[in-house]
Amino acid sequence: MTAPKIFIYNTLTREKEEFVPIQPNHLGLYVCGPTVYGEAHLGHARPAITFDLVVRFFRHLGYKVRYVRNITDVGHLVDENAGEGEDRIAKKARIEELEPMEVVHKYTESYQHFMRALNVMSPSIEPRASGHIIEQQEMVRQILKNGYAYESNGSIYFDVLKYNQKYNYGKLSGRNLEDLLENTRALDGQSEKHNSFDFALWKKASPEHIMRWPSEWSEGFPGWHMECSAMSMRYLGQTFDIHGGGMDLVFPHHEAEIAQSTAANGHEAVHYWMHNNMITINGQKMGKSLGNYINLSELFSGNHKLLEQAYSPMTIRFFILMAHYRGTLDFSNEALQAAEKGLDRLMKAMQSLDKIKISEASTIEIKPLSDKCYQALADDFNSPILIAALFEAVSMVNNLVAGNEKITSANLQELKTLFNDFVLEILGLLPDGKSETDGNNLSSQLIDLLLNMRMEAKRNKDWATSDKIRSQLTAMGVEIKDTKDGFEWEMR
RNA sequence: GGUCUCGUGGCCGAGUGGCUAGGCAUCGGUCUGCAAAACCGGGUACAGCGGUUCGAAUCCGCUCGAGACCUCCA
Repeated sequence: MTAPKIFIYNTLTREKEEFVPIQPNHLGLYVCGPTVYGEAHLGHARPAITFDLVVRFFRHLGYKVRYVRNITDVGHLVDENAGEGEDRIAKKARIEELEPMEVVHKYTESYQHFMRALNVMSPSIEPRASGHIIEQQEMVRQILKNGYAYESNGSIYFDVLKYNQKYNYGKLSGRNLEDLLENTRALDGQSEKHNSFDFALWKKASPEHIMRWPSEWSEGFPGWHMECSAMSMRYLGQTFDIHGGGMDLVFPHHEAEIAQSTAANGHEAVHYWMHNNMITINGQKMGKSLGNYINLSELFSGNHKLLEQAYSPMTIRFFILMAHYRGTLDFSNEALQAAEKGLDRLMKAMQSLDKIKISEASTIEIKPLSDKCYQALADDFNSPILIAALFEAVSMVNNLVAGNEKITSANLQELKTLFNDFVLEILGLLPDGKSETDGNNLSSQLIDLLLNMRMEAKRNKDWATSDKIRSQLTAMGVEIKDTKDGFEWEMR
């Protein structure tokens, strides 16, 4: 397969653009990671899985990918305008009676644990804001030197007005300064900022603020947009291919990043901006600040008032991949259950591949289907289209097993490759460990024994006995499927 | 208030000018001692109104409805 042309929807231009890497066959990707002050929730899963798909697809196509996803472990103020507001990590530390760094450590590990459960590949580099204070300070210096920032009472602020004279502040989010001026409260007379839309590059720490580092301006901490600009530059260079994150970060976070990079380096850093949409619950965004979020641990255990049952990590993964990343995805038990069943059917078909008997000639073609799969992903990572194509393959497999279609050895190999590549490698769906039909342990041997006895009863037309075995095994959670010449079973 | 997005069959969710999306549910049939599984098939949707066009879910306008961002959030 020659590599297809990849088209990516670029938030900057609001158009799908052909992807042209800076270096052929290399991809530099930066994605905004979580602020680690709480349990990972369903919302965190979406960008992680979205960009996991991107990385997996590029790697499959032979790209060398450097994937940087940061951990934000420097607290941002709850209310920046209030100035003296408590930061989120410090607040959590106080509530849980922990050191801020204990909070950060705990939730970083938790996040990584849940991402592994979702089979999200670890990024190439997972840098922390607290470990890159020097890089951030250096970038602040550069911006100051270039005249796009000013000092005010020990803090450094980005001069948006000045920047906008030469560049365009608001180009990513489609805003202009006049609107911003009108729509921000003009009522903070003792603000250190020249204008309400200026943002902090370095913030002087109040006496009680715990996370603080020395600098020539003050003891303080970096402003909340600095880390991504500084760390992406450090690991991916002054320009790189793709920057991703949730749509809620477009403004102000990514807008500020563009301004910072441009002010420091004289040019923008990012070629393609990608943003995943939100997960909604009853049509409303699921978010920490709205208090309507569901933790991943709750999802996996079913322990939440909105959940009718537990959902496996792979069900969650499949659920997210069944929708295109740029659309909102509405949470409901019904939708999740549909995803669970669909995934089950997909995985069963994969297992059935080994049961297919080879023929001299094929009555089916694999190539068109395979092309469809590549085209789907090449068109802005359209995973729902890919999944639709994979269900065509499922139907193919089932028909082959049933003997309705025929396939040659070579074509069967193609079909197996298709499933392996797209289901396992690219979509990253793992066979669930739910059905332990390995036949090695005692209980599966006992089940086999009982079902063999049932077969015998059936041969003797002793329906009473055969149905009794079936109904009791079913009650124990063993699902029995009779086949032409025997039986299959699995644990429910 | 400003900027923007969206409204698809019972549910989820693709599609952007003419050609079956797909999944789940449901109904009918095949297979089966019965069932399950599997297979085959059915329903034929595009918020409303108007316009452009030979032709619109798809383009334009208006109306209604929902949501996002403008403060931290994935």
